[in-house]
Amino acid sequence: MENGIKIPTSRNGKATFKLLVESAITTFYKKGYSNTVIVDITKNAGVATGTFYLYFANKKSLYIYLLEYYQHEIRKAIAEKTANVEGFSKNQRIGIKTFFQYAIKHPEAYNIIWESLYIDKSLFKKYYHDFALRYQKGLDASIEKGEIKKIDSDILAYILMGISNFLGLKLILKMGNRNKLDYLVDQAMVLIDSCLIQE
Amino acid sequence: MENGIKIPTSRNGKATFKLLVESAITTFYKKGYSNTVIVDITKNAGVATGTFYLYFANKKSLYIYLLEYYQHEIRKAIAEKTANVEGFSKNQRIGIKTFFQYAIKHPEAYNIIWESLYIDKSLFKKYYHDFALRYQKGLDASIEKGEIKKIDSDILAYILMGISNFLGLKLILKMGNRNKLDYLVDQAMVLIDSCLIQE
DNA sequence: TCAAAATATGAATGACCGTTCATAAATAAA
DNA sequence: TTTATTTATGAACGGTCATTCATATTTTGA
Repeated sequence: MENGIKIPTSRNGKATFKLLVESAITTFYKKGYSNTVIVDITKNAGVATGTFYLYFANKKSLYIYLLEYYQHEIRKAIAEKTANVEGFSKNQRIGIKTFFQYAIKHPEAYNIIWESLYIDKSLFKKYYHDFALRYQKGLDASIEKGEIKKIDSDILAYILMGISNFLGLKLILKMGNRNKLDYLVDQAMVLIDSCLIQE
Repeated sequence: MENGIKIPTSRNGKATFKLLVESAITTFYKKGYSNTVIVDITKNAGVATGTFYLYFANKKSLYIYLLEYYQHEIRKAIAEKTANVEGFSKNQRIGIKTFFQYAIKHPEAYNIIWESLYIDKSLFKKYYHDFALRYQKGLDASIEKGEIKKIDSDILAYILMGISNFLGLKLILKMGNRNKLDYLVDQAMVLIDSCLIQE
């Protein structure tokens, strides 16, 4: 409510809410946030225009809802897959691979997340700052254990995010050659291991 | 003309053209491409609305002009600074440092370049694909000379672009701690050298 | 069973904006 | 000097879109 979102209580309301969210995801992906108009979302969802305002104060509220949704989903996917994995290298490998898999399955996620830079720069900063802090925690633990060399983990977090994000982009936009998921993961890990692993 | 741009011939025309371009840069940076309307650009440039259409077919033509302008400027800056530098490591260091310096001096460049993803995805692909191809050439030469290890230079180009871009972003958006230019360059080079240099 | 709350509709309002165009001033060419 | 070209103006047109609201239906809870 204060955040511009009204969560429905009834079964029908929940179904309509979900239709609107899913419609927004596909429309934002196809036309971009700015070129998407409210009727695009409602028409595609099969509801009347006014219904939109039952659940969302405006387009930006819905956008922020989506951004938080993807943040949560991506973290969950990586956390689940790496939960029982031991060691820095294997952890990184599974983490990066999961990130790539998520990007391939949800290519709209990239668009929606990066678009925050143009909707509200503070949302972009917050998204990657939060991600970096979590990454950093894991890195510090690995440094503590002596698994990897002692390197500024703040900077290292951004370096690793940069690698994953640009390779992920190359993968889903098919830029350059050799865009096989496993091959990209292997190549990235060869590099990461060779500069970080403490022998 | 065919590209939606009419280059003026007279001194006055050239001055007006420049005013419009500079106004567009600051307005796009402040409000984003989509939220910028033509009168924002003309008013800020101090000319009448119709004057815009003397030089640009529409907003997108002007945007593409800016994107090509920055592409050219950034390449030129890096090419000039690395022209007489010998060896992979020093070359990388100067290249990355020049990129950071450019980003600090022209923080609007990031916004304008990345926004292409939402204006016309093919522009974004082309921008980074071209950049990657140039990077790759240099990397292949270094591999040939035996300066660095034999690694897929297509992938390595995207990895290095990812590192520069995310650290550059951290730098200009002041995310995390320790955002001193030289410190970031040093840290990035410690990593890059340690995984690539052929001893 | 019945009043209150939640959900749904879509026409109407009012604001905004891209683009055109008739007109005119300045500059260049002859 | 005279004519053609370039440059400049800003009101006006036509279209789009966010948001509201009167009305109606469905669901919930007592």
